[in-house]
Amino acid sequence: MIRMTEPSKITGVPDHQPAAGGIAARARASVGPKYLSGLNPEQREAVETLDGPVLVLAGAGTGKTRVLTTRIAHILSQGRARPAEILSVTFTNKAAREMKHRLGQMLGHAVEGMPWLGTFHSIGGRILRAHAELAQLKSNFTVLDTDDQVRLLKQLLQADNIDDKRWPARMLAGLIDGWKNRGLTPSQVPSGEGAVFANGKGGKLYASYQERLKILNAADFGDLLLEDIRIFREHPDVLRQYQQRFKFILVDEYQDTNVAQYLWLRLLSQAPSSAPFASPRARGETDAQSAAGEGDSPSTALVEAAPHPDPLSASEARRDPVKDGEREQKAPVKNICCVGDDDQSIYGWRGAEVDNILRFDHDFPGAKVIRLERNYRSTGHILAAASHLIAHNEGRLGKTLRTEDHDGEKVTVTGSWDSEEEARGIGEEIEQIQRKGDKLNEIAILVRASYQMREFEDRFVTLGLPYRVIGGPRFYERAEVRDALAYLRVINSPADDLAFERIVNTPKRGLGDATVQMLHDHARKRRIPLFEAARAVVETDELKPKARGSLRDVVANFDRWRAQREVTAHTDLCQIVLDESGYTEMWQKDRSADAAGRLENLKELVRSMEEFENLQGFLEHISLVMDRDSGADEDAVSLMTLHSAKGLEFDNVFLPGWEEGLFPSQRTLDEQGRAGLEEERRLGHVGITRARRRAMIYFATNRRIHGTWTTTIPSRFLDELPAANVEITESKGGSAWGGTGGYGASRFDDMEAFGSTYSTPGWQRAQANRNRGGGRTGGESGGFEEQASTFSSSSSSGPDFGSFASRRRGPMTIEGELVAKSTGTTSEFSLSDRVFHQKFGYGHVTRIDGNKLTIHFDKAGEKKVVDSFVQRA
DNA sequence: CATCTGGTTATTTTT
DNA sequence: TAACCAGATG
Repeated sequence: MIRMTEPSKITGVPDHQPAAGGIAARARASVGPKYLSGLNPEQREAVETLDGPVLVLAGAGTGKTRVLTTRIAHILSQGRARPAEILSVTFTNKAAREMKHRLGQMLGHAVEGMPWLGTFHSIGGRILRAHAELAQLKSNFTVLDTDDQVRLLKQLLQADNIDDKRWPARMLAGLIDGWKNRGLTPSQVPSGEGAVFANGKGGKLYASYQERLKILNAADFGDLLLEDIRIFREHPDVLRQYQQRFKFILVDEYQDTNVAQYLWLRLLSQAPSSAPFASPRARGETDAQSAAGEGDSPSTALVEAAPHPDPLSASEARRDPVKDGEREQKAPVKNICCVGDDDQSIYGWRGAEVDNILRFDHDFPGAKVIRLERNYRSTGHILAAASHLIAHNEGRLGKTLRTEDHDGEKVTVTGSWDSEEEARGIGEEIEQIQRKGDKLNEIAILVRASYQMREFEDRFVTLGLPYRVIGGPRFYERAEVRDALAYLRVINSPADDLAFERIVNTPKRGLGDATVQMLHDHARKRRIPLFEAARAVVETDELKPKARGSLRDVVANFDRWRAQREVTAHTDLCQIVLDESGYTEMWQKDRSADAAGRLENLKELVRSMEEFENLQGFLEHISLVMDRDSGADEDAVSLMTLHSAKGLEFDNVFLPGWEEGLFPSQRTLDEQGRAGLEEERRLGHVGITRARRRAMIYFATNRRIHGTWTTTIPSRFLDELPAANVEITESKGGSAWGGTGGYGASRFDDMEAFGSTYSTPGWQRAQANRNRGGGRTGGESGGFEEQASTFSSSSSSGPDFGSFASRRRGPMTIEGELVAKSTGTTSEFSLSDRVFHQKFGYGHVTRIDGNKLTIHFDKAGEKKVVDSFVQRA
């Protein structure tokens, strides 16, 4: 029940209710709300501590989302705020959806009354639309994604005669993104940093990029927050309006926030009664270095008073003058609750500031820090292994995860000769799990880099094992979706030059670079959008008849579609546009492997439009909320990167590729040094803690990198695992198709050949195990967690190689979409049959071996495939 | 204007 | 190795 009590008494400064208040609240709570029952004491405290800033350090699997949603339910049922007075932000749409869903379940009714529950960007965008004119935009501005961004920058570089080979637009986009992440407008970029691009032109380009955005009536993702911040600073009245509205603020995954998000939150979380916020400081030239070293005294004092002596991120944080300046503002803060886990901060490379969470109690004075350390997910061994690994990090707040679950199985570490054997071994292990009756949905393979996936995909295709790739290109990033959207954008806003340019010649209509260049000249001369330029040019004879005719058709088409817009439902309009423009036809005629999928995506796009009122509404939200919840209905193994595994859990988790250079990634080590190493370690921690029952780590001695076989050494992280909770197993899958009889012939034998050159503890451990708990190879790094001799060697019973054909085959999915359904029929193929495979395209059968076909694909070459995955072409 | 070819370059990803 | 892009060619 939501009572609409006037929550007048809480608008003030933090008042941590002493015992009496707490008990009263508890007494009230124990009567009605059943949502509080079942919470452990820490969770309950996190839910019930409503006043003042609260940081909830929620370790993996400790019920973070539950606390967040219960807290909202609690606020509502206590009558402390109405739904529209609660701001709760997440990073991903998925997380936002999940919260809405669970809140709906908890409150027993839909959560339509929570208008301010969403991602940073969608809420930032919403605020920006409401005050667009203060940012020189119209409220119907377009949100540009990375692709548009880069194309726009490319144009700017060309206009400035900058060699975009030496200074790629992508790089500039990255820089600008970084600046925006740090809350820096063009004038605030430290001059030294702006100069690194194109011999000093970086800063200027950023400025002209922003100008172009205004002309195009567009904003990029960064602007959705940065422009808010600027508006808040320049218009205290606007800021106060939001400060007054939001009685409570909740933030999910706080460890992932960047500086801009921090500033945004900080501004909104100040009590509205506080003095108007300082107008933008004239600190344009303040340099990072000066702030770090000899900045103004408050800043320095603040830095030195930092509660956690964190050598890693300290320098990072201090280099940012705006941030430090902001941190000085110690205005009263209202009720903000941030939930996060510093041990799961894995997006530093994307601008996330671990420091935000490490310094929370400093930024929000009087903050209450609550640790959730009881893990409800994993077994004892898994938790111990993960905890032990992460304990090697220095820059952390420190938590001790505990579980009341039994120890379960030890985490296994398996060495393989090469990555192919690794894939085979994992494939066999999966089949064994499957035979035991476990669901494939409860199995995940988590890799460090996406190129590792290929080997598994190939293996699963041959085995006929259904799998699903999670992550990868987002739906709205796909070329066909973006093309379709571009058509709609041009209809909606004729001034959208980027969209127009994208589709003038898609499908091919003989309007190439020359024509487009001409239109550009025209447009610039007359200061009109490209579309209008096209309309004008068609009337002249500047173009060759062929191009002129095509262009005239394009203009006429758009005019017609715009007219139809008034009388046609937007979904129908989209279908009409796709058909009449020849776009659908273009893909229908395309014979490549993914054409069918693209057409499917277009259908999906039209379907997804139904959720919106009209074209305008659809376009406003599409770039912000368009993601696809991977249809997880089918039982399939999940294949994804460690990064995209965050927040998920599985009974069985495979962690292949634990080798130096790959994991931890050499590049991260080179670029970020020790901070990078710690982030990689957190990644390992995230990986292990995804497992409920079994975590299985693998490393290979040889791996193909950029096409060449490279010998690798086991990851240092292996050495950081606690011996008592880990078991080294022998590699399985030493043979597969060949069926050499000797299954599991350990290839550690082969490793010995390389042995003498390696002395890392991890390798030593592997060696030690191989020698049956015996002799430890001496090495310079010995003594580092060296307990190898306590390891037990196990030889689990071997996989049954004979059961191939009896293996059940299910539908296979790629990127969450169904790739192929088992035909169910006894499809018989003959030699040289022309066939089609969803992943490999067209080809012909060259060999038949039961239900296993060898097919020579036109593009992909020779592959072995199970017959149900191909169809007659 | 479209297609072909060779040179280049290789994380992690959300919005 | 393979995928992508820019410039040269047809």
